[in-house]
Amino acid sequence: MAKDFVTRKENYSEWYNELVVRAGLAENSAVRGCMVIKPYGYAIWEKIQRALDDMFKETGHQNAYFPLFIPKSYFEKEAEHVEGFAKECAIVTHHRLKPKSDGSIGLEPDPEAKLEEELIVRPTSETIIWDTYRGWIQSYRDLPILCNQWANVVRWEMRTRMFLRTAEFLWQEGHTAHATKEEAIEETAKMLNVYAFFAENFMAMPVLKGTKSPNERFAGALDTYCIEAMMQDGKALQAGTSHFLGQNFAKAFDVKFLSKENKLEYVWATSWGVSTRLMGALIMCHSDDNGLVLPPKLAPTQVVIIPIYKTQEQKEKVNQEAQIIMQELKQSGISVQYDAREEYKPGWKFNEYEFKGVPVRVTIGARDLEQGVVEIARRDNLTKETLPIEGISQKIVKLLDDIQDNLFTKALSFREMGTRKVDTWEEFLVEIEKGGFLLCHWDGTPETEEKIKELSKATIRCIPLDALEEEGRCIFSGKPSAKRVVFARAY
RNA sequence: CGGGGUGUAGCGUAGUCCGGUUAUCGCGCCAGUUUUGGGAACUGGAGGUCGCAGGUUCGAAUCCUGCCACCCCGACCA
Repeated sequence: MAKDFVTRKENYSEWYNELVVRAGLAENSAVRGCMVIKPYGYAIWEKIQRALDDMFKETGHQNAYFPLFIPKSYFEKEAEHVEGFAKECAIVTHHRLKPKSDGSIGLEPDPEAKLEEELIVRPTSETIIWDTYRGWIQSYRDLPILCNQWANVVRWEMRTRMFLRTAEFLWQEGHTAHATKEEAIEETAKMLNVYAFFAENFMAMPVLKGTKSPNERFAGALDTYCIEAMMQDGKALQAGTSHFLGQNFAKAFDVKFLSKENKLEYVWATSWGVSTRLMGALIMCHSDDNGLVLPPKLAPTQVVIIPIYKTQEQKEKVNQEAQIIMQELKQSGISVQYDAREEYKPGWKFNEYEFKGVPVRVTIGARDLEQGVVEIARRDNLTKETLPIEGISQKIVKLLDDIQDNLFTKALSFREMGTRKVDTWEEFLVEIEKGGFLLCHWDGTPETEEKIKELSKATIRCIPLDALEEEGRCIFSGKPSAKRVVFARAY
């Protein structure tokens, strides 16, 4: 175990906080609720961005950028949307500071510079985007519009945790406009699938695809689709959402188009997003009591090479061999780092890279070279083996794939073990304490979900898209239900 | 916004009840020597408005008053 590092079992949330800081991912900033994402953490985010952005382009989307500030009046136009976000908005009221009027040291807003209309720092961009789209759309020929933006947003949260919930966070938000309801729904589903594919194939994190219950739906959406993952403490984490917005925003912002039949109709909308919260998901899905564990596809450094030598002559030989292996790996598209620093001992480096979650470590020692071998250690299961240098780069390429697969398999079996059917309320109250996902019948009413939340702190994470039709009775009310939904405590 | 807690070096802390030399210890940092196959050892060194502002006192990290910040627990949430 890493030195002075709390275990998951001892205190899961402390383990998480410590890990984020000690692995160099992020730290708290001077501003309450806001974090500094450090270079190592940001490098992971950049890999996430790159992979997703490629997929967005692949599915026909283009990036654009909309303003950080939203006029308050825009915000007021969609009733449910206001209702959902008003409580957590940062507001800009002035555009100038002046020395304090009482003569004391410091600055205060200049009353002369009060804004005519106050500006909201975007908590999400639907309103300004739909106000803009109105000008872009006249006929069906202007549709669909498939835009995405990478941006920061602000939601003034009461309680924050690094990556999982911060007052400011980074994300992407896709906003699309369509001529028909069917096409918009298809887009919503398509992007949900992109998210699910990314989560499973890049993050090695299995996710459930489903829709949200009315209580958990995005403010202003007709339907919210989501991917839900299970963390190692058994809690659920919403990792991405895709919303079918119907014509709500088109109506609020008067966005109409002339159809082929020459009829004026409201445009159909979707929006979808994932945020730096994915970083939290990634951390909590795979990491262990020795620190971070990263899937090879998102690790900034996939392979680290550590030299061991005593004499100057040995050092040169080891360096030489390391350069060759490094070149081979680079040619195979592997990101590799050679840590030849002399101020740290090899043992220290082993622990350091282990804590940072580097998937594969190659140790090249003077003794190894005499036998033409190197030591390969994998982070996911902490095993080591000694392999011939001959053909080592191909072996490592293969090993990285194995690690990626193993992480997914491990996470999947963890989730499966933590998922069970529950049919009575008594059993529910006992089982929910143990964590994990509970598959239960629900009568479909917000009142029942609300009551269950109040009594157990569990919510409906999603109504799985692939839920089987099955006659049953609601776990709480006993009323008839046609399928099981997923209950869990959530982040 | 309620309830609880904490502010002493980059980090973690002792000292605070009961005021009194130069504010303790560990990690980290700097220099040097020996080391290097799982977090090296020794020697020397640098680093402090004791959260802020007042007050009591010959004397305040310590006592009093006010303020500020942060953390934890609840209500809200991607």
